[in-house]
Amino acid sequence: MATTKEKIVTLGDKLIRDKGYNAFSYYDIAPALKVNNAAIHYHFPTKTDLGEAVVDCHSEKFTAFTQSITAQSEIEQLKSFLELFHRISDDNRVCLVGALAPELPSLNKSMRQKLTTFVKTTLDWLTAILERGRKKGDFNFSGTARTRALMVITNIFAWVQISRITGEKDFQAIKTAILNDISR
Amino acid sequence: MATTKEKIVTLGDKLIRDKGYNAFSYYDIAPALKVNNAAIHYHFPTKTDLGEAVVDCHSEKFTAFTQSITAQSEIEQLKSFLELFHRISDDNRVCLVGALAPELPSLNKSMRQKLTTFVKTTLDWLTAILERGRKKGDFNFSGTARTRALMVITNIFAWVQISRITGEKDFQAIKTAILNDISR
DNA sequence: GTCTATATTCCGATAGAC
DNA sequence: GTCTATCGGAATATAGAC
Repeated sequence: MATTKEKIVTLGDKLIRDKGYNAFSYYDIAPALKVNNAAIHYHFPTKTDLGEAVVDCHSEKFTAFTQSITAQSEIEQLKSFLELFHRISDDNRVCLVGALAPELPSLNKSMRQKLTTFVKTTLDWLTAILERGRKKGDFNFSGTARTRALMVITNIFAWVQISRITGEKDFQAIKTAILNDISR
Repeated sequence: MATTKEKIVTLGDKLIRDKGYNAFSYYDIAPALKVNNAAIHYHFPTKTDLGEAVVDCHSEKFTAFTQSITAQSEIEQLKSFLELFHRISDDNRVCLVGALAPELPSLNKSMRQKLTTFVKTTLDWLTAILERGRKKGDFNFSGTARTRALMVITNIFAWVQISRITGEKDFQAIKTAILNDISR
């Protein structure tokens, strides 16, 4: 059973990834959770506090995610990572970084810092996966693993945003192309 | 000499791509252009009217851009296209679609429709460039031209967002990788 | 076409009772 | 920890003079 505080973070996350940080308000949360506006302020005194909690939540979930799949091969780990975005796209939302990056100058310093750490953690993890997979001969690509990690992540990252506009839902074609690009 | 109306659109565009549609207000524009808040409402009665004008402006500029480079080879046209995003990244902003997609549900129907048309126009143009270049033997990639256009556009599209967070400004590595991926 | 002044709505936030 | 009630500020928008 989730606590009210946890429910607020979960819903706040959904709202941010649905219409953005600046577009949602406490009045989107209160009726949905059947609590009062003031109750949300009890748990998160300022909107920024809630925003930071949402980013923290993603950091924790990502760590749990990567640890849960360490036994998989590099190819399987990459596929599992791509699946995360598949689910985001099915939800008709965008990823947290994609939601916040365009609003960056309107966010406070602490939120920006947490976001930066989260992005770096994600990129480092993906870079390491690609590097290890290449050493084993499972992946084959030119250039640095870092650049390739950026290529892969930008593909799925932007896909969820663009598919939202075009209405196109064929994630499979992108996934196949991504995997094909690193297995020449 | 630009009219006040044109200046408002230009600044509105910059503001949207700096901090998002919902984060900017008419009070960001009035002092900067040394006109009154009410003057902006004279030209654009509602904020949505301004938003639509910004999207229209991008559509017109994109058409002018593609027509200005029809004499170039497909490779050169692609490079010119990538340069557009290079400039956006140097400005520390994001592209219009990247700014609006995460806020989509908070935008009115007319703005969403204009945005959809703009995205489809861009994708169709890039798809055609890749298809023609492949027929001539200048490009070499597997899969459909459409999917490849999506791969290219997502690479630069998301790069400008991510580089904003990481502070990384090495656009060259991405450009090289993009061109390399379609010239095997 | 731009101004002053103001209406109105919404949102983030707080005080104080239970 | 949640409630009622409310403050204060910001943002969209309008009325009417120049």
